[in-house]
Amino acid sequence: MNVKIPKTTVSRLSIYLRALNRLEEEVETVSSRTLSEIVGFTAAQIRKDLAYFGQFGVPGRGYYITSLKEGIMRILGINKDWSVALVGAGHLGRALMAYKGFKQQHFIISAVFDKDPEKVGKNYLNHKILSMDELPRLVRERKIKIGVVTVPSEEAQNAVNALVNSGVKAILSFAPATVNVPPQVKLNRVDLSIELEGLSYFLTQGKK
Amino acid sequence: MNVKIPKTTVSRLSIYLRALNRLEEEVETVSSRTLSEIVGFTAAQIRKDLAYFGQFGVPGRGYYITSLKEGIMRILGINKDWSVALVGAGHLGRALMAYKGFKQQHFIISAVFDKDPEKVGKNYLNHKILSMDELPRLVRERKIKIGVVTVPSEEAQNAVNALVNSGVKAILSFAPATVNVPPQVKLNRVDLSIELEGLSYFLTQGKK
DNA sequence: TGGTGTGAATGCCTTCACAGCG
DNA sequence: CGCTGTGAAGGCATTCACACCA
Repeated sequence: MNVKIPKTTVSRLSIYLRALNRLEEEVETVSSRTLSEIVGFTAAQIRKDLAYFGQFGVPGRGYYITSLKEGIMRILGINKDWSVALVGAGHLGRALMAYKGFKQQHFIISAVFDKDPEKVGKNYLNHKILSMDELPRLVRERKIKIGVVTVPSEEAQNAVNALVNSGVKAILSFAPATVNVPPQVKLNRVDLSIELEGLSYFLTQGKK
Repeated sequence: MNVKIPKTTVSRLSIYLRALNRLEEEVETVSSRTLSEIVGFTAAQIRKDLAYFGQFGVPGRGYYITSLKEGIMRILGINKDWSVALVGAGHLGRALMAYKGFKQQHFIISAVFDKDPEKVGKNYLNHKILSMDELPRLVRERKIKIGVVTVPSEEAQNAVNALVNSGVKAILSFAPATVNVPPQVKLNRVDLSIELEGLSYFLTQGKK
């Protein structure tokens, strides 16, 4: 188990998992071929991806969905709940509070923080908004490892700093800004306009 | 100009653009080296990326920010405004309506649709919510090429179909579901829990 | 027979290193 | 001298093709 695993492989595992959740209700096993038609990657790729992590499949039959699902969840580390701290209770933050997909994938928004004194103390979607002063204590007490940042660009670095200083190990940022983190902290960014820019490039340059 | 351009290159262009917007206020030129420190890719990569599209830089000086910015915008196709149709006026949809980054990058939410009769006719954040019945007419009239889907998973395929049938050429979907589009239509997906799953994998498997 | 797991081959992207220009 | 643009080399990731297993 000492081979390097492509990071592209990891990102596909989540997608297989989604498909398996649906398939599980209908059938017991699935072949790499039929799974490939659902998720859109080649069958060879799916087999190779799964083989990195051990022997999941049965020759002649395919993969037993339930056990494959559990295997993937264990690999991804979502076989147990993760507590998440959310910083920024604006529109996007509230959208994430309302987003059902999180809980399904074992991500629990454990605490929500905002800088705005107007918002602190209020309740949005069953989450009480807390002051930034309480962030260090709560992150430590609840052993929160993941932070989600949904503040305006100008505030992004401050929010990230507060999280990192309190011991968070991974951050997902939605701010369209470059932020810096120490090397041992993992930072992922989702930038909504970048997604659209990819589309406009496709439309102007044409398919190729 | 007949070489193939890596799609990874295209996705980085947007990031350069962000950095240039900030830099433009302070300096006139920037070298690939200093830009690399801001965006986090190597200097060689930046030079190679830009070289795919022509001679932007000046040896000994670097890149003139204003003209490089314009060049990238032209390449990405965001030198003019894009009209976008938004389907789904739930929390996430409203977050996108409020998101200032869109307008800055020349994406204008031109029409917002929802299936829920309760919402139709109401105004959210200066956008009047329209019935799905009006979608085909408006998409055609306004020549909308890009659709954004922020409906629940069960409705995602319906929303996508409505957009595709009305002539939309590219779609950005936020629904955590596999949806099908005809091959000439470009589909990008953003899945919020997949982003978090990447982080939990990092935390459980450790750095490598 | 049907379908996995996997070396080997291919293709794509990144990094290196340096010629050449301002 | 500093910095770009770019062939060449190297490193990842995907696809192919087939031995082997239920």
